[in-house]
Amino acid sequence: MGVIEPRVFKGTRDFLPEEMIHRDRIIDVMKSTFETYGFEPLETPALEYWDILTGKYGEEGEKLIYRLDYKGGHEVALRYDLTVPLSRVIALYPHLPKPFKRYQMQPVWRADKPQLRQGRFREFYQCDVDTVGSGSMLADAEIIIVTHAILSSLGFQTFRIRINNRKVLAGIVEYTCGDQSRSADICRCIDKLDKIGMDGVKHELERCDIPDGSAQKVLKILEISGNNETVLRDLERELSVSQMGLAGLSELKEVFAFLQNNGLPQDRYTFDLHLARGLDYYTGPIFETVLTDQPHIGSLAGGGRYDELIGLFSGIDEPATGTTIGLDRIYTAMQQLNMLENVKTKTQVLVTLFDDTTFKQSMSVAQELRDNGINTDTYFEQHSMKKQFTYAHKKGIPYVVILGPDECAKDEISVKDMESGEQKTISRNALIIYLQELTG
RNA sequence: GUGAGUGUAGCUCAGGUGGCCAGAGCACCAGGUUGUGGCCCUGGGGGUCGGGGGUUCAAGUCCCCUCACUCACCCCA
Repeated sequence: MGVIEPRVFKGTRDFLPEEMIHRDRIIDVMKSTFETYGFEPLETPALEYWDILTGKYGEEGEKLIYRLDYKGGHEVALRYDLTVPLSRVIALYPHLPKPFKRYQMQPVWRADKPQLRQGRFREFYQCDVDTVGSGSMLADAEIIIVTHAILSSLGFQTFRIRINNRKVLAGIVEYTCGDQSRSADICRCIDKLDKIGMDGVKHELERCDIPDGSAQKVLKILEISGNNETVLRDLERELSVSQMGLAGLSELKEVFAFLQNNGLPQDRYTFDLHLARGLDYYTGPIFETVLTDQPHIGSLAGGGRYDELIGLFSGIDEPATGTTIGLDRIYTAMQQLNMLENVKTKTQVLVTLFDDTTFKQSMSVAQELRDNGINTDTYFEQHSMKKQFTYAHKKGIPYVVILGPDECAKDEISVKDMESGEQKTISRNALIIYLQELTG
C-alpha cells in the first residue's frame, strides 16, 4: 500500500518554527501597540452562517467566500474578514460599553488565486483594530495613528497611508453623473489612474458607457493636484453642488488636522482621491497602506468607516471605523526587504547527556537553569558528543553545557559558546550567574 | 475569471540537431575524530525525468492531450 502524498491545500501554508518566531514577534508588536491605545482582545468563530456574510462585500468579494456544504445545504461559510463578524458581535451583545474598541488577530479565508510574491493567500491572518460607537473623526485618526505606530515599530521606512472618503467619491459621482447607480464603475475607473494614466481612465470610462459629458467632468476632477490643503480646497469648489461631497471633504479636513496635531510625519500619509477600495460597506473615510518601494505587494493594511454595517444586524445604525493590518503581507514584505532578524530558536542552552553516572546531574542542572529563566533544552539519548553538538548547531542553540565524568568529579561544569567556539570550565555554583550574563 | 511561462533527486538546476544522459551543487545519513558542531576528505541513501497517449529500432529530448505550479492582470490583506 502506498503512502498518502503529504501536501497542503493551495494557498495555505505550514509555519515552521523558524518562521513562527518571526511571526510571533510581529504579533507581539501589534498586540502591545493595540493595548497601548486602549483596544481589547476579541475572537470569533471561523465559521459563520451564510446570511451573516453575504451581501456585505460586493459582487467581486462575495464570489471569494468559501462556502461549506453542511447537512446538504449551504448554511455556513468560512469568514471572509473580521469586520463583519465584529458587526455581528456588536448586534448580538448590546450591553457592551461604547465606544467598544477591540483588536482581533485571526485567520480569514478567500477563494482566489494565490500569488506568493504578492503575499496573497487563501488562508491568511488579519489583525483588525476597530472602534464602534463613535462617529468622531478622532476615532478614524486614531486608527491611522495606530497603523503608523505598528509599521514604524516593525522598522518599515517607505510606507504611505493613502486616505480618501467614500462621501467624496459619492459627491464626485453626483456632480459628474448624477446617477449613483454608476458609482461602482466610476470609482473603479478613478481607482485605476495610478496604473493606467489619464488616457487609460478615459478609455475605461468609454468602455463603461459613461456619457461623454460625465466623463469629461470626471477627468477634470482627476486633474486636480497639489498638496493636501490645495487639493481639498479645489475639490470643495468643484463639488459645491453636492452636500455629500462637502460632508466628506469636511471629514477629511478634520482627520488631517488630528493627524497633524498628533505629530504624524507628513510624508507618511496623503490624501489620495484615487483610492476607492472594493468592499461595499464603507461610508466615510477610507485608508490603505502601501510600500512605495515594493509596489508588487498589495496593500499592507486597509480599512475605513462603516456606519451602516452594524444596522444590518441590529436594525439600528451604529457608527464604526477600523482597519485591517495584514500579518502575512507584512511578513512577506519583511522577508523580501531582509528585515527579519537571524534567529533560529528561542532556546538558549542545550544541556548534554553523558552517561548513566552523570545524567541525574544533567537533569538537575537543566531544571535549575529553567528555574532561573533560561530557556533550556536537554538531550535524551546517550549519543556521542559529536551528535549532541551537531544537534545544537543545527538548531542554532547558542550555548552548550557539558557535564561529563571529569566535570562531575570536580564539581565543575563546561560551557561552550557555539558561535565563537570558546569553551570555559567553571565551578558548578557559578553556572547560573555566568549564563545569565551571557544570555542577557 | 483572462493572458504568458515552467515542470528532471528534499532544494536550485544541467542534460546541442532523439542513441552509455539518469547527472551536478546544496541538503540528508555514516565514517575519518569512542568528550566537541561549523571547514576539509571518503563513502552512502534517494528520481515511474508531472501524468497519459502517439511517432520511432530507440523518447528526459519530437507531436497531441491532461494535470500541477509560477508570473502578470482583475480584486484584495
